[in-house]
Amino acid sequence: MSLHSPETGTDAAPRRGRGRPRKTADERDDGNRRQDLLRAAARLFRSQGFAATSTRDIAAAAGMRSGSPFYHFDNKEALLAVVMQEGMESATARQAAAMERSTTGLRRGQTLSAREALRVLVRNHFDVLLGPDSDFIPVMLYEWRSLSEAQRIEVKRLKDGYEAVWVPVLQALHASGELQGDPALSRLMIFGALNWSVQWFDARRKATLDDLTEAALQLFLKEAK
Amino acid sequence: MSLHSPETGTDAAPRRGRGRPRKTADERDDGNRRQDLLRAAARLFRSQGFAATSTRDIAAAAGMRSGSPFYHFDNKEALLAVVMQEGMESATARQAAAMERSTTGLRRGQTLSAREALRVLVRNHFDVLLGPDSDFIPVMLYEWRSLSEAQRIEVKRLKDGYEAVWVPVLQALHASGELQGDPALSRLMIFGALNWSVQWFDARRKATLDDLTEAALQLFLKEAK
DNA sequence: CCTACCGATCGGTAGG
DNA sequence: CCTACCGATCGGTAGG
Repeated sequence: MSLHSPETGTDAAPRRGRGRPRKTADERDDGNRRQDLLRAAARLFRSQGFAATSTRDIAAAAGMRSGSPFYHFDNKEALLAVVMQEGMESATARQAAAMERSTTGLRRGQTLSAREALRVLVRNHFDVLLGPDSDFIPVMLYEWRSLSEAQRIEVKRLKDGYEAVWVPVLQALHASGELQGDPALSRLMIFGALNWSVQWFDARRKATLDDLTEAALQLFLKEAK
Repeated sequence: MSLHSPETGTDAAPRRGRGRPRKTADERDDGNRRQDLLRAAARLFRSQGFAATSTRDIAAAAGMRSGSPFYHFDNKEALLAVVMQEGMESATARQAAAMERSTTGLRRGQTLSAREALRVLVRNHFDVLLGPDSDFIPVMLYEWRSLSEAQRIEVKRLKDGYEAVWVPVLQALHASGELQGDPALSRLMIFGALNWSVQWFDARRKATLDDLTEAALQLFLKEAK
């Protein structure tokens, strides 16, 4: 919802006289105008794609004029890179918190089984992909090619950190026979199965994120031997 | 590889005198100039995305001048839609042929097990996604949102036809206990696992499409009860 | 299928 | 952060 009427024709519409309405106190700076831009960019990049989204669209969605995003970001690509970086940092923090919660809930001496650990990771991943405020990670997944080479390296580093938590869990499941086949290929296919949900999941339908988690575990895991 | 030097500045460069070189006999019409455009478009849409690919890029890749694609297609969107439609028709035909081959190879009275049928479908799907001439289907998978509503309906119809072959196979595997959990969710996740390979598969690495097929079956299937 | 072109839009900037 | 603007590029077309 833009606060302004759309800019018609060139954005140098005369509009003399009393001019645009002043912004009220709580929409002025606050230091979070940059965050507003990032959220608007994430939403538009997700729904329309990076190349199909103009910086004017983003500005309007954040209640700014067409040139203003460039006060906060060097260029359009930098906006994309920051969306991905903040998304990955937030996702990694949420993942760590979810694992932490599950571990501290255990009785002394007890450890989280690999199966339960995978459930926590999968459930959190669905939340990151499909829950509230979930535009950032889908953008990272589906706009990879729009990054410059240097940006790709940085985002890949964050992505590797996120996935690293999964590796020992999948190895333990492989060792127990609950997961079969090459664990590296398994990991890629599991992420594929989960990440693809961005394409088809509809929150208005009946399936919940818990349902998806259960279906995923049933699909991937064998009984322990 | 364009036959022409790039058009510099406006595409109304003077270039008087002897003009551009005549095209030799075997690059002239043939009736397959349209196919050249489709192949070029599929390749560029896959690697750069629809919105980031200009109709000039496509024309150049097919050895044409900037206005010529519009002799063959009404507009850029129509090009995308035809890429997807031809891709789906070809994939469905190849899938039917693969199933046919596997069935006729059997001795009289024998039937293809559901497990073997799934192997054939998965292996063919990897070929469609990652084999030679495999640009069309990835474009369909990842440029869905660039279609108009009417085009989406038509492409969805073709996609449903392709997926319909999988449904009884997955149901049989569910009935035998080899596949667990809701078969509809299983199908979506299996396609996700396979389709995601477009993002990471590198033909120069060691894993073959047979390896991927084997890994997929090991990941999804339990032992028959 | 090419030539020559148009109107619209886009990313980005200087100066305030 | 806005105003006013620029050069480049884009999809598409008329006429041959």
